[in-house]
Amino acid sequence: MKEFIDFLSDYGNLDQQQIDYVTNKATESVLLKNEHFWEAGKVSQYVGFTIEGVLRVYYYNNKGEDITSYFVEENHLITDWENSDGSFIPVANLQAITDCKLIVFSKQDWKEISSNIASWNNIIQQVITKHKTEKLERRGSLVSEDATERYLSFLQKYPNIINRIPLSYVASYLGIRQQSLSRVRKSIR
Amino acid sequence: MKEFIDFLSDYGNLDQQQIDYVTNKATESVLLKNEHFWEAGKVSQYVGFTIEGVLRVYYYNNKGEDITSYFVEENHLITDWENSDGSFIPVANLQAITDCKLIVFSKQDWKEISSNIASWNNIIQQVITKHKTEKLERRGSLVSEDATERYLSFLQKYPNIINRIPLSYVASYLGIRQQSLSRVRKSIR
DNA sequence: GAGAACGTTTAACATATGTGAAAAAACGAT
DNA sequence: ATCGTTTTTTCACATATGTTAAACGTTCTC
Repeated sequence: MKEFIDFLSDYGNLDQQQIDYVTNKATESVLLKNEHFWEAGKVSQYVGFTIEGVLRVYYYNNKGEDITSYFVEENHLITDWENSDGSFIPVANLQAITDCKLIVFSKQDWKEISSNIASWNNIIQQVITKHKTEKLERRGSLVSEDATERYLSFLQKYPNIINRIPLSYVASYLGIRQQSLSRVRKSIR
Repeated sequence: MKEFIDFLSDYGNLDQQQIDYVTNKATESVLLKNEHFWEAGKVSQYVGFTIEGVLRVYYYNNKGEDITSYFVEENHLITDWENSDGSFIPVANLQAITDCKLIVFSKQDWKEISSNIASWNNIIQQVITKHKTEKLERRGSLVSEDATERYLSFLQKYPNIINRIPLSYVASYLGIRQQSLSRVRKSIR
């Protein structure tokens, strides 16, 4: 739990009583490789925080291809958020790529926390905004780069995961074929 | 001003006194084609809201190419926000593509508003989150699509601007050359 | 430790997009 | 209307990436 409390303290202050209260609602939990934290179209029942492991967000495009759109690393809040149409149903899947250790809250407990701690919504809002900003910065430049540049950007922006996840997911994230990624990697060595 | 007040009312309620107060701080202003609302590296002095016209966000990549990363349409709040490194200095430029009619607030007045209207920060935070969500949805899929698919996505996601802006900006936004965009458009007719 | 399943690389060829230059079309000012 | 400017299209050729198939490597399971 310490990881999560430390994480929150970057965004707002909680006193000891509040920390105990939040800690009490939290469950430490494991998500095994390939298991899903949530699936597209299904209302999600939990809010999570990653302590260990890597996850990916993916969806199926209109050709039925599995497209990875983000990676989720350690120390990251996992919560659904409002889509631009106002709904809260996830449009993509969230799946563990490696075995993961998570802190999990039921939606009900989460709501209870937010009604009992006045600053909670504000803190979480800040976290979400920051996560979105990071996503935009990571993904934004890819489209105007060629395959080599995309891979190098990836290495810079996700420096800690290249050796822990299958390259097929990386290729998909970069919008190129795995064979092209292989070519790029060869040319760089 | 009505446009802006209507826009805000989607995110929170303001009473007549608050509306009058905000209206008082606002200036209606014009930004001519090719003029900048802000430039990369320079702290911005204003917050704006678009009533008429189209703007673009662009930056120069490491080859010196001018890359358009977003278009800004009518009824859109224009404000700098915290970068993921905590700074507030814009990393990109914001330029009018057509003559624009804007509502403008000085940063100082904007701060005053936010300290006098309790719900203000929350409202603006919601607006920013929504704008970011839209950006992610618009930009997200491009990288895994080919040139034709990118152009068709663009037409869907920005249905109102294709006839008002140079195609060179569209091509840059899509991550393809203008000649390729021309090919795509020909093949679609 | 053998076999299966999974992940990665390589190759030959097909296709899409980039490049550079020029023509054509649209737009603006006089 | 006309000229000059900007924008868009077209073309021939170069290059990058996709496609299909196979080989190679690694990890997991029994």
